[in-house]
Amino acid sequence: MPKVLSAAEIADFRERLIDAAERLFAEKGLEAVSLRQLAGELEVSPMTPYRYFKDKDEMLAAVRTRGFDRFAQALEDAYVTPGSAPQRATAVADAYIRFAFEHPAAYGLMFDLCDNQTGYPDLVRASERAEKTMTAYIRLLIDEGLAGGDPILIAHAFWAAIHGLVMLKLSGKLGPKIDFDTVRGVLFQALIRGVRPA
Amino acid sequence: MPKVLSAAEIADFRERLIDAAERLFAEKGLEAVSLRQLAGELEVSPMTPYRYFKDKDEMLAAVRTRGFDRFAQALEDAYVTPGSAPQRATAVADAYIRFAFEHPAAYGLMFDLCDNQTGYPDLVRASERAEKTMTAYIRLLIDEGLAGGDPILIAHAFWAAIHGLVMLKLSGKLGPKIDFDTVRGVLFQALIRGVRPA
DNA sequence: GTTCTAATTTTTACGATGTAAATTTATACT
DNA sequence: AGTATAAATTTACATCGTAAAAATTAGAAC
Repeated sequence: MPKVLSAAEIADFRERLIDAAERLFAEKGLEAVSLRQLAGELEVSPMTPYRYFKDKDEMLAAVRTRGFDRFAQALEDAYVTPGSAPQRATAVADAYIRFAFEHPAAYGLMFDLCDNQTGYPDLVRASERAEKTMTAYIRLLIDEGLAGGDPILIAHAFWAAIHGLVMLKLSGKLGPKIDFDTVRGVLFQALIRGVRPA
Repeated sequence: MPKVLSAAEIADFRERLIDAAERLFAEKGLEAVSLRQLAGELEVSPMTPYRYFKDKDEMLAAVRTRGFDRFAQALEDAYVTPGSAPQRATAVADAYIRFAFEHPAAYGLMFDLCDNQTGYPDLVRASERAEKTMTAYIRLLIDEGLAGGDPILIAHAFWAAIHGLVMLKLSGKLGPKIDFDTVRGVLFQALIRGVRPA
């Protein structure tokens, strides 16, 4: 009987390929990454990746999944920061923005259009994991009496605001005249004021 | 001496090619559109477009430019709607969102990452035209005493919020459980309250 | 009206990509 | 050792962006 790849070997190869993909994405952008190049990075023949990923879409889904898990971890680490509710909420929002700017390629991959995340349950799990903390930190504010309303709705409102601001910055739409942190201050100030119970 | 293309002929060909590109983008997505296919749509040989566009990037810039001009027109039409300042501001925001959902491909092309808009002055002009109305409708609110602060900063805060919400919806991140208009209501309510002078 | 000339268009060509199919290689069991 | 067969590689094909060569064509000059 022939050699059979163990689950560990398969997982290991996939990890190494995703490593290379992350590296190439960060360096040269999404467009510049091909399965053939990734095979080259692993010093393996061009078609070998197809034994470990059904197609490019599945490989991209794996990269996105890892991105979401890293992102979720960053948010969770910020969430358990000791301090008051507003301090912890600020820490989570800061972590969100810091992640986006430290890993713009990963953030873009995770949140750009062209989704196709249906059919990749692990991607869905990772993405929901990240959303969980984004709702939890809003609940802190509500529990403290600093916000009133449906935590899920408010969380999505905050998410939209942060996401939009980050995307505008990442796509260069803010220009050089508009300071990110200043807009951010105005936006958050308004949202926090606007969400306070009457 | 040989035939020489008139400016009108060049403009006409470019228009027709951009028409086809818009149509194909809307139908089959960004990935599925190639200069060769567009040539096919115009019943012309595959390389002919290169006489009218330096390369694919320049063609994409032209499509984005038209998108921004249409978008700006939609905002301007809403802006001149008769009514109170809040009514007109609402009309502009509505027009923004309606455009994004009626032309998701165009919106994505305009606002997704992968910009390269440097070097395409007409694109910059069209994009600035759209931004102008987005600031103007905020000024209406300020003049009415409904908002206080720097109009440019506030406009960018509103822009980020709308853009983020639209992008979350377009990329399927809101899921089926979260109603767009409900989140939108919460977000706008909070922003408008939060931006009111003390 | 024929011929010439240069702009326009088409054809051809090259490297790269995603991926399917055929082929080769290597290993575990008899 | 020999063989079945999973894994890996090689080959192949359609498509892409685009450069270069070849063919076409429309007006100027005669």
